[in-house]
Amino acid sequence: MRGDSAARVTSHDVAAEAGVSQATVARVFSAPDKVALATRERVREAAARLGYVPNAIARSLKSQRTDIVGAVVPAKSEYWQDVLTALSRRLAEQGKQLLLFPFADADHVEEALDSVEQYRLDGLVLASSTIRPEHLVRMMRRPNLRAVAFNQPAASGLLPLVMVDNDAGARDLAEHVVAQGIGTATFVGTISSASTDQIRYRGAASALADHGIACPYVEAGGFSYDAGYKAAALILDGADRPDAVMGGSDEVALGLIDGLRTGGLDVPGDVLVTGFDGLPQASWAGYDLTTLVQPIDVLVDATLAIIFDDARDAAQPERIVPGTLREGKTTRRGNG
Amino acid sequence: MRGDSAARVTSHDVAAEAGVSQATVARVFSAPDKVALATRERVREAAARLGYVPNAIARSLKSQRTDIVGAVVPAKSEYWQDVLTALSRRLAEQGKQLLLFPFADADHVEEALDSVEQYRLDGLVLASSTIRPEHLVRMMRRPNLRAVAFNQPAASGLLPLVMVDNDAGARDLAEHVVAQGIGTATFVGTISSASTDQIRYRGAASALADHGIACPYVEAGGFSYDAGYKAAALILDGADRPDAVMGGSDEVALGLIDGLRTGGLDVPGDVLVTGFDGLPQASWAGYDLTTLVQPIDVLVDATLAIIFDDARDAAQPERIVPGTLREGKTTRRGNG
DNA sequence: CTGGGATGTGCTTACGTATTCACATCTACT
DNA sequence: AGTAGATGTGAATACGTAAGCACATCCCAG
Repeated sequence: MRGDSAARVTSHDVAAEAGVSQATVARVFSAPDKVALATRERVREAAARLGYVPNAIARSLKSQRTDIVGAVVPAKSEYWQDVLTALSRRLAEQGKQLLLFPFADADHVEEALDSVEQYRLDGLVLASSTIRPEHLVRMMRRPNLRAVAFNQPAASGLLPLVMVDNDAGARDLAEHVVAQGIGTATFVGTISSASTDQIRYRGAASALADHGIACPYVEAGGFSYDAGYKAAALILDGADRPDAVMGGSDEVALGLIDGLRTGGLDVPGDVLVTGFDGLPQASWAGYDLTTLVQPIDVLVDATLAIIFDDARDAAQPERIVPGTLREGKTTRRGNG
Repeated sequence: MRGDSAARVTSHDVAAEAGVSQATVARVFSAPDKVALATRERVREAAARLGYVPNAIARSLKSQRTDIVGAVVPAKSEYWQDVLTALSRRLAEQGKQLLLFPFADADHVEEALDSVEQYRLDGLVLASSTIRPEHLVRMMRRPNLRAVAFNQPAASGLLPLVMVDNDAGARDLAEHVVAQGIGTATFVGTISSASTDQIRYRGAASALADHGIACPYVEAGGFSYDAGYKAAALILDGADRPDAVMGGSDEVALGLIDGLRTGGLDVPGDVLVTGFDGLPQASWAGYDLTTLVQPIDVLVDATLAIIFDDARDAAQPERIVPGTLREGKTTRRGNG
C-alpha cells in the first residue's frame, strides 16, 4: 500500500532513491542490457517503491518517436470499425497505440488533418475513399510521416497504397452470379464518386459484358444499410426486375436484402444479391450473404509493414491483395 | 508550393523569420489575444511561409495536458465500437483525441493499463464489465488521471461511474413481454460473471416473478452473435420451450433469433425475443428486435463531463441514465 | 507635466527523458 | 607487468514549448 500518489515521480526521484544518476534510471527502462544486473535490480526496486512510470510524452519529445499511429477515418461505418479493430489490436501487440481522427463527412477531413499534424505520429493511415486527392497531397509532403492510403485507389501514385483487389473481386462475384444462370443484373453502388465504387462497378460490368449481360448502375447514395434499404425501392419500382443485384458494399447489400424482402421479393428465390467486404454481419445466418471477403489482417499487416519497415525502398509501394469469394445462400437458387 | 519539407520547423525558426521572440510565436498559437494584431499577422505569415505546425508533444510536456482521452475496451465488440464512435466524435468536436487501448480478453487488461500509465492522459474511460475490480483500484489511485467506469456496475464506490439503468431496463423489457401474454420465459445471459449481466438478469427475473413467471438463466458464454446462435440450441433442445427468450445483449439476441429460426421456430410466432443495448443492427428490418436502447450520446456526454468539469465535487459521482424501450416485431404476436 | 494602470514583448527557465562524451574500472592477452 | 579492449556509470545537453517575471511603451486622468 505504499507509493500511492506521490503526485509526480520522475526518473530523477528514482535516481536519488536508488543512489544512481538519472541517466542510469533512463537506461534501465529503455536499454536494460546496458546496465549491470545488480544496479538494474536496485533501480527497479526503487522505481516500484515510488510508483514510478516513465513519461511517454517526454520520451517522445526526446526520441522523436511517439509509438503512435494515427488513423483518419469516417466517424460512422461498420467496415472501418472492423479495420480499426484489427489495426489497433496489431499495434497493441507491438506496444504501439492507435490515435483516432474521425471525420463526420468529406468536408471535415481538413480539420482532422490539422490535428494530425500537431502530433508527431510514427505513421498515418488514411482511410476512406472520400478523402480527396488534395488532402492526400498535403500529407504526402509532410516530412517524417509515413502515410499510407488504405483501400483508396485514388491515392495511386501519390502515396503508398494498400488495398484489396477490387477489380478482380468484382469480377469474381460477377462470374459467380453468371454461373447461377442469371440473365439480367443491376449494380447498386454506394457513392458514385468513390474510387472503390467505380472500380467495383467497372469490374462487375466488364465481366458481365463478357457474357453478354448488361449491367445498369444505380447509386444508393451512401455506404450504409439505410442507403441500401432505400435503394431497394428503385429495384422494386423498376420496369423490369433484374435476376441479380450486386451491392457496392456489404452494408448496402444487407439493406438491399431487407428492402427487397420487405417489398415482397424472395432472396434468393426471386433475385440474387451479392455484397462486397466480408463484414461479420454478412455471415449471419439471417442473411448468409455472398460477398467478397477482404483479408483485413493481411491488409493491416501490409500497412504496418510500409509504416515501420525501414527499407525506404521503391518510394511508393503498392500492395494489392486478393480477396476471397464467400458463397452464401443469397446466390443459391432453389433449383438451377 | 513553398514550404515543402523543411524537415523540422520550430517556433524558434518562425521567430527568426518574423523578427520576434520565440515566446511571442508561442503566444500567437496558444493565447493570440495577448499579442498585438500587427505582430500576430506577421507571425502567422512567417509560420505559413515555413510550414510551421506547433508540436503537440512538446506542448503537452510543458503544459501537463495532453488533450487526449484514453479508452480501455475489449478488442472485439459491436457495442463498444458504437460507444467509441460516439466518444471519438464528441472529443474531436472539442479538439481532443481518443487513444485506444484494446485488450483481447480479461487477462490482458493488465498490459493495456501498463501502456495507459505511460501516457499522461487527461482522462480515461474504462469500458467493459470484464475489467476486474483490482484493475479499477489501480487506476483509481493514479494521480492526475480522471478515470471513469463506463457501464460497469462493479465499479460502484471505486470510481466515478456512468451507466444505463440496467435494472429498470430489464424490468421494462420483462413487463413488455408479460404484456404480450407469455406464460414462460428464459434469460440467455452473456457471461454470468459480468456485473451488467447479473443486474439485467435479476431485474428481468424479479419483474417476471411479480407476475408469477419463473425465469431460468442460461449462459451463452460470450457477448457475441455466435454465442447467441449456439445458445439457441439449448432452448431448442430444452424440455419445455419458453414463450419468450430474453437475450443479455443485442448481439446475443440476434444470434438467438437466427439460431431459433434455423432450428425451425418462428420468431415471434413461436417464441418472443428481446435484446439489450439498442445496436443499429437491432433496427434492421430483417430482425426488428425489441430491445432497450441505450442513449449512448447522453452516456458519453456524462462521461466527458466527469473528466473535464473542474468541479471536483462529490468525489465519486454516479450517473445512471434511463434507457428507452424499443418495440420491434420480435415481440409482436400474430394475434394476441 | 507627472504618475499609475494597461498593454505588448523579450528573457529565462522548466517540463522529463534519451543520448553523447568522457571517465573509471575490470578482463585478458602478450 | 603493461596495454588494449570491454563494460558500467555520471555529467551535461537537447528535444520544442509555455509561462512567470521584468521591462518598455503608451494612454489618460489629475
